[in-house]
Amino acid sequence: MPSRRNREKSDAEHVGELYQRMYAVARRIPRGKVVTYGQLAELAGMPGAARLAGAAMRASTPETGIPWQRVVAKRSRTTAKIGILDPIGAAVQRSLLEAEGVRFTRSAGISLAEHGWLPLD
DNA sequence: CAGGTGACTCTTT
DNA sequence: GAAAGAGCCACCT
Repeated sequence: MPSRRNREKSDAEHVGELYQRMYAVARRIPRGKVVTYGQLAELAGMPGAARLAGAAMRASTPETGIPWQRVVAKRSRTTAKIGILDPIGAAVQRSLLEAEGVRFTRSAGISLAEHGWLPLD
């Protein structure tokens, strides 16, 4: 039997438990709201692991049903932006967000005051 | 075990 | 505000 040395990243059933915790939090983000990668990591109990949050969202697949588009990059104290580098993927994320009511500023920013999610909601 | 990587973020120029 | 540097953390080879 082949051992699972070659983990299929696309196999959402077998991603690490840490990623699963990220996903668990992400699933609670309401429509029209967003959280930053750092915030997601913190809420998942991994403060400082913002980059991992990014990796987790990237590793998510359509089958997992995770609202990955609601996780964005913090760019200042009051605004966030799409974190995806690939222009096409970034456009997709923006479309998904706009479809659920997220408003973008002239410079493609997202007001955290308006759309930032506080788990208290 | 070691070194490279990135959908991050904060501080300093 | 943009650009550059430096931490950051777990994953992948």
